[in-house]
Amino acid sequence: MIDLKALREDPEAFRRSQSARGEDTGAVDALLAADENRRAAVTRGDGLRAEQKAASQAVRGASAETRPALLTRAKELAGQVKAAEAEQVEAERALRAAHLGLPNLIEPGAPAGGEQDYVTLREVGTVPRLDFPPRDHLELGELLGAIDTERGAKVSGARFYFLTGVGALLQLGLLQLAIAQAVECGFIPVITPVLVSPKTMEGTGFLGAHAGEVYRLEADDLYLVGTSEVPLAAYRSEEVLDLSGGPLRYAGWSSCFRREAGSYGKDTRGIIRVHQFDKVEMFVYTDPADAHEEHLRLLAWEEQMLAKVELPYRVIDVAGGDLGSSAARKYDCEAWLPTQGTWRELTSTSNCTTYQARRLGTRFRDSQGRPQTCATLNGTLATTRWIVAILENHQQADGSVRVPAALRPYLGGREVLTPV
RNA sequence: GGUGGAGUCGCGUAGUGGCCGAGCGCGCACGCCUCGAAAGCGUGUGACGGUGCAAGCCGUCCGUGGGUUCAAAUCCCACCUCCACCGCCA
Repeated sequence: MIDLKALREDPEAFRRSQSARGEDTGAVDALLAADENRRAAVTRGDGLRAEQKAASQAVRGASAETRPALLTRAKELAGQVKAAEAEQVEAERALRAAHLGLPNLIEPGAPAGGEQDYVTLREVGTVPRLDFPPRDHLELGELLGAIDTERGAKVSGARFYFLTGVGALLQLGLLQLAIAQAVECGFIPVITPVLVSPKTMEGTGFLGAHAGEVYRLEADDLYLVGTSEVPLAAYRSEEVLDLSGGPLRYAGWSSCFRREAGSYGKDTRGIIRVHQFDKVEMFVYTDPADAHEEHLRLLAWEEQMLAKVELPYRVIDVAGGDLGSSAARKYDCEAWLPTQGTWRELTSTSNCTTYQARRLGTRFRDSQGRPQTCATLNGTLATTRWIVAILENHQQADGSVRVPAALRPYLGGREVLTPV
């Protein structure tokens, strides 16, 4: 939810933001109207309630003669209060609906436009020039005894897989490397629940645009999370945080579950797009004044991880129309995939400013000791998908794969993975 | 899964329809006292919304949501959470 006070002060900024997202600016005016309407309803209700309170007190102290008349008056007011409260509830419901409908205010500087309108900020590392026909990650994974999608399909269906042998070690090593880096940088490592209540899923906003992506367990009324951002955002909801020592940083390790509805026929080969994968996610609560700087720090930490596994990548500044409703700005790091001749997303970091925290009621005490809504940010530190890029970029002519130095300790010191 | 108990202002508690406009203790803040401190004494102590330049004023909040009543922390209904015991179990 956006800051209503900011909206009242500068509605034009929100209209510009809507345009940059390619969305309807009418939503801004609808929200303003709903806000105005609610304030009027509250003022009416407050007045009536005060009157009714006084009338009730009068009944109590009344003599036998005056009592019946006062009682009648009190009953009358009670009826009016009831009606006013019904109006107020309706006005608040309408405001909330409009409030939830308006996406976050885009950060100045973010590119306008849709999915194709991203701006490439930089390319880092060298795209490997292979003097042999490259094998794709699945072929390599099968040669190495690392990835088994056939049996994944047999056991669970399409888009499931087994990571075996060096594949399992590769994932565990990668994620441990990520956790180690995060801890070194002051993050609190967290293993989160992957099943969450409807309230949590709803509160974090993942039942909005992402609703079709989410697995639901009917019998127990629980949802499987698509990212640990969900439990980590809900983790400190309805709390007033102490941020006097700086941002509160969590690194969540969890399996992630996605239905991938509507992506039939897209990335069906291998483990680029799967129903279940593992991820280490950075999640930060901070003072909104510091959010922009923190966002750049998250991006830097992502790049640091990419450097450790020696992958060539580019950083893109995602355009407004491709942001998702809670992000004010988003940077993706995309690694080069030789067999696809294209860049594929490995990390994504979003600055949600106060949008997500306002909805979840997460606040902090400012320097005056007053509670204020904090800002939240998130960013990917490593995922199963990274294995795809690692295998493809570090492959050699004979089907072996060079292990980046940072991962060697997790693979028994091996410098090269060789076909089994 | 079953049975019983409990959820009150940061913490601990009091409170069984109007004197609760939520008391007391602890903690915390400020002041007095003191060379300084402790102790003691005094004052204050939350969140959200509305209104106001502001001091302030008004309203809401006793796990959550409904209901009864002129009036609800208190009565009724549903739900949630926690604790204990029993059963089952990685």
